[in-house]
Amino acid sequence: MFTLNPQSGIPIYRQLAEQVRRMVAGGQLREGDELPSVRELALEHAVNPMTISKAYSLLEAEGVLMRQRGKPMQIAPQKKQQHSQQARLLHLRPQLEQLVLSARQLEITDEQLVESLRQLLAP
Amino acid sequence: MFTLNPQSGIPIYRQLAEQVRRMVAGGQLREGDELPSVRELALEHAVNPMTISKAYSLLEAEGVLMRQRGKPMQIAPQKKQQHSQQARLLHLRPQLEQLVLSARQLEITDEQLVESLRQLLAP
Amino acid sequence: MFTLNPQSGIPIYRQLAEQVRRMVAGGQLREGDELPSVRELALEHAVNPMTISKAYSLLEAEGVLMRQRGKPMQIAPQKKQQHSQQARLLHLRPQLEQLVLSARQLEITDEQLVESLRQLLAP
Amino acid sequence: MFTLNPQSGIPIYRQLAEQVRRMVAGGQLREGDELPSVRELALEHAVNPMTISKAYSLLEAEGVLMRQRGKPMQIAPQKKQQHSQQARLLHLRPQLEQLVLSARQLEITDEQLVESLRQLLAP
DNA sequence: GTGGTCTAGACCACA
DNA sequence: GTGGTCTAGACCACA
Repeated sequence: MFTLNPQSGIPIYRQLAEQVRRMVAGGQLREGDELPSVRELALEHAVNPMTISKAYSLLEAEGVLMRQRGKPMQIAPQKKQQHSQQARLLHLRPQLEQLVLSARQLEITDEQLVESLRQLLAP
Repeated sequence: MFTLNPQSGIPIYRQLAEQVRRMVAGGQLREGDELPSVRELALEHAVNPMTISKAYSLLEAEGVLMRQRGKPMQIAPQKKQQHSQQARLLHLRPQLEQLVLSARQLEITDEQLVESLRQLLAP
Repeated sequence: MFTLNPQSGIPIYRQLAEQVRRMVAGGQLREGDELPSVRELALEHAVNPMTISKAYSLLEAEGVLMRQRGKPMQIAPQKKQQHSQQARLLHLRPQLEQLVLSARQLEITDEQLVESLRQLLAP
Repeated sequence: MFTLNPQSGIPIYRQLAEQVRRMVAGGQLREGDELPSVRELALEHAVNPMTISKAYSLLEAEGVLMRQRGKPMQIAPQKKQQHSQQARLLHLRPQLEQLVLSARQLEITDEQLVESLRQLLAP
């Protein structure tokens, strides 16, 4: 369900939080949907439970998640327009910009870049 | 010359190191080229000199940079094939994969993704 | 456990790193053994934690130490032949050569030199 | 005449100064003897003249060298007892102690250590 | 001018 | 508890 990479330099709790945000924005996670328990996720990704817990707390503070005593974390009701295509594309912007910067530093042409993306999507 | 983002979660010295690596792989920085001095970069990016220094040391340990006493850091001679297009595209892979993952979590279609990239590149 | 001398002109972090290397080569530190924490060593030698940390990072980059999040630094598995007597004597060579050079500049005879070493070792 | 090693971590000017001190203590350099010029030494060891100059100034401040306008640096008159065997052996002490420490960290036995020294002296 | 070392101290990520 | 990152600032070695 989630992809966590301890090598990337980005704190794990941030990676997790960002992925939840994206799946909410994308509509894959909707109001009322339940998330895996802290322990479950921790086990699955061989990570300390406190790390998962920190991500959940962060998302709760942001209003993305709701906590109910004794129940799994749930997706909170989202503000309107959250799921509009525009909103979702906006989410992707920083990564796209970062990608373009990288490509230019690598002297990869725009065509090559688009082509590489295409190939990765292909199969 | 470099783009450093203190918010990104990735340590600044790692961001800098990665960008130097890319510009070397891309051929924008070549053997013998001198990098800005530690102090210069530190001032420019409002960052502590030691942070820059740490990136330089890392790159020296990797063999990307050479140090000559009292002189600015220089690009070291690179191994062959370093600049081949394949090598450069390989550099971009992790970011591309990360982008695709994000897009899928956002339920952005492949066409929309390619289209977004196109628009960003456009003019 | 370690002897650090701030006056010697050799950077403290390098002194520490070299002593760890030696104790690994000598077999006093073995795969899996844990090193004192950064803070502990820093306190003990009245030195800044970052100085210790720098030595540890250097040794990790060399493959002498392993890092596990939240845990003390551990000795990494060493390449074979690392502990052979020959390997260990090789480690000592530069110091022996330096000693002989010094003795000759001091016009100390070879017999006197060996005798001095003997006396220091005696009891 | 001198052996300078830029890799050793010990500042070059300190290495040079220490070697002059030893040759004075050992009697190879005596009152009135002239040292090579700053330029000469700098050229010979591919080192910046200021580095040599710094060593000479240090030794002058210590009273080991004398400077006379327009003349090469000379060895200054030394205090008595400077050349006694005891004084010369005392000079060697720190290095001997350092060597023994290293040997013990390498788990090299006392016999092996003495034997290694012997072999190095042999030819 | 260049980079290197070290300190004192704050705050972070993770177990 | 562990190590990592970063800052502000002093001083050193060398060109």
